[in-house]
Amino acid sequence: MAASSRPTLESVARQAEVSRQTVSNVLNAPHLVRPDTLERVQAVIAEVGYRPHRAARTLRTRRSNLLAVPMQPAPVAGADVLDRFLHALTVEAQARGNQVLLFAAADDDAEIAVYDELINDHDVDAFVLTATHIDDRRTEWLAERNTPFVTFGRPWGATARHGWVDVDGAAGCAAATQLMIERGHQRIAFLGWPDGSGVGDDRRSGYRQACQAAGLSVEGLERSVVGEVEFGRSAAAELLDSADPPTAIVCVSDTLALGVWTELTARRMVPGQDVAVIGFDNSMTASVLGLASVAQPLEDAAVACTAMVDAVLSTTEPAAYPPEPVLLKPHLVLRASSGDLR
Amino acid sequence: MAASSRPTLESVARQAEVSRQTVSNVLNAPHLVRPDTLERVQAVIAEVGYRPHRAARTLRTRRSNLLAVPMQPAPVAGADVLDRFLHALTVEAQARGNQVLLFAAADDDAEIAVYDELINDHDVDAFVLTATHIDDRRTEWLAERNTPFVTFGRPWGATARHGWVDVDGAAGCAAATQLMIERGHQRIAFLGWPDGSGVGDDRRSGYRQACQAAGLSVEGLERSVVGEVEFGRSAAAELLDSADPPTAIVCVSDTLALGVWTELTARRMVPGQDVAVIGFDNSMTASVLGLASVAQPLEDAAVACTAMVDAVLSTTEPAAYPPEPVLLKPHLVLRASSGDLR
DNA sequence: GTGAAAGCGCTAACAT
DNA sequence: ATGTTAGCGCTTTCAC
Repeated sequence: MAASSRPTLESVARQAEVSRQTVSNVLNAPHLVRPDTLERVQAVIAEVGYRPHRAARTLRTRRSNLLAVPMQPAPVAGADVLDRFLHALTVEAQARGNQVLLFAAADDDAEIAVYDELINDHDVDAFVLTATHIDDRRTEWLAERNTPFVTFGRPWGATARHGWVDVDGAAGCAAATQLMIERGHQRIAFLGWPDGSGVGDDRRSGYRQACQAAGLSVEGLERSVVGEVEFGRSAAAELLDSADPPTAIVCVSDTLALGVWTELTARRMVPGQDVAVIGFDNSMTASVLGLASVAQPLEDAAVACTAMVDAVLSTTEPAAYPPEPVLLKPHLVLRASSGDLR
Repeated sequence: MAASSRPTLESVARQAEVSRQTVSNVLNAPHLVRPDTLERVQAVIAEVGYRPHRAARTLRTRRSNLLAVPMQPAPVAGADVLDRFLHALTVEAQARGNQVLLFAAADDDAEIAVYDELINDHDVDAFVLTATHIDDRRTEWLAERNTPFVTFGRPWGATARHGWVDVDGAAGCAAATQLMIERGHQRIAFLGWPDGSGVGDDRRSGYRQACQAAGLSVEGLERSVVGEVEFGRSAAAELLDSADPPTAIVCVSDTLALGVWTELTARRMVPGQDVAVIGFDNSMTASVLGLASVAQPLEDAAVACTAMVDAVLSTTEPAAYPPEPVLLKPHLVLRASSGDLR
């Protein structure tokens, strides 16, 4: 029998024959407690399975152990990447005693409108933003108000007023290009996004660097299209029909690589045999099609983000802000389309 | 000047010249308040931008307005579907004044271990579970403890002790098969999962029903494989090499349909022209490849789930429990592979 | 190092 | 219909 009601701090205090305050200290400032008292109280805590009540703690301390994360407005390109990141972030946050609180917003302005509510009503400790872009008003807003936050994605085109974690797209595309060069390719094309997207420009720069380092010309080998498969496909057709067609095509995204793949297949050409193709993001589509791709270390990114958030939250010195950014190296996932598996 | 500190209920009460309790009633039980008082208090609330503090309210009421949702342990088949559902759920919950609290767990047992913490420490109001399966211990656990929850997915093989929302996979596959029949196909194959997965069995039954209703034999036209592309591909090869090959193939998933697609392409056959193919889930892969698919109404499912949660939470009569399940009809997304676009 | 008192912002119970 | 009182469970003073 016995209506099993939740143990409170007070019940622990009574049973351990100390004051409530001592129990609180055992939890939050154990160094203040004499070893034997500490042990006795901890024993009781373990015995009764006591855990502090979050709302009570939040009410008092104004800290919720909640990380607010925006759920992106759906099928953006790379939604799939963000979801894997979100999963890793949930795992990591939980490992550090935090939880992820999701919120939705149609665009940046709508998102900002939710911030105030999250901060004041929910006492969220920090935000983790994804999909940063040029002129991101969200980071401005948060930085101005000294709200702790970290972005997964660089502050494109702005000086960093906040901590960030990102994946080195230039290095990824350089490695992909480099691999093609090592395999003997001389004419390597790049299928990218139009100038002005931070992510796209960054990735293209890696391709250019690798070509330049190897003394290869990129003349006539770059195409920029918006990120839809059909456009990737027609750009691939154009490249393949040119006077001196490429033998390898590095793509800014798996979506565009899929366009190339589709065009090759339609021409009865085999990706990886006739023309090598490599995409970016290691999406599920890439893995099922045997499309080589640049993979982002999303678990590492999540670890870095949660660690950085904790660092920001525990820092009192303004001199330590913003924290040192983290730029992670992606790795190549070779598959049939890169030409390694025959 | 003016340290803009958050308005409290008390400050509203003072300014409106009523007691705190009246302000509380304006918020939570407006019918108890005289119209003119109501209006006056509401005016003050709007003026100062007052919003109740969640932690304080939670501490008092033991309700958090939080919906706990497990983040599935990553790349399961249909991860993509669950993510779209999660997005819709976040939007819907928010529209009803709730938030989604994410948590991670490696498997069912680990998940159950987190429940207690979520319930007792966080006072989550309810759970929304996804990826239900046969012998789901999670639903057992929650039902036994009378924890409010709803599943997106039927209680496969068990009597429903809880509310659920699901998509009618049988109807989806029946519609897909029906479409093939209407287009004149006589030999329609089904690529499914091995017996024993609730979802797979359900979808196959729709295929069988449609064939039977049209007087078509399914003899030698069914294959079951685990959900990987390569297996789908070899099963497709087997079907195509048989004495009397199918002219249309309905698949239990986009992944398997992709296997068929790959095999057809390798044989220089055109999906939708030489052999019709239709998948299930309307994944991003399907949309980019022009693969016809059965689409789940995920927004509707999210709406139904949040509505059902609210219903469960506001119900006091045990007679009304469990609530009436919701079974949604999927719809066909026709693309090149279904043979409609030539 | 430990204890006592006060109070975070809100709502339930009761009184009027 | 409105006000008064008490207290949710915790941590922050401040004594000792």
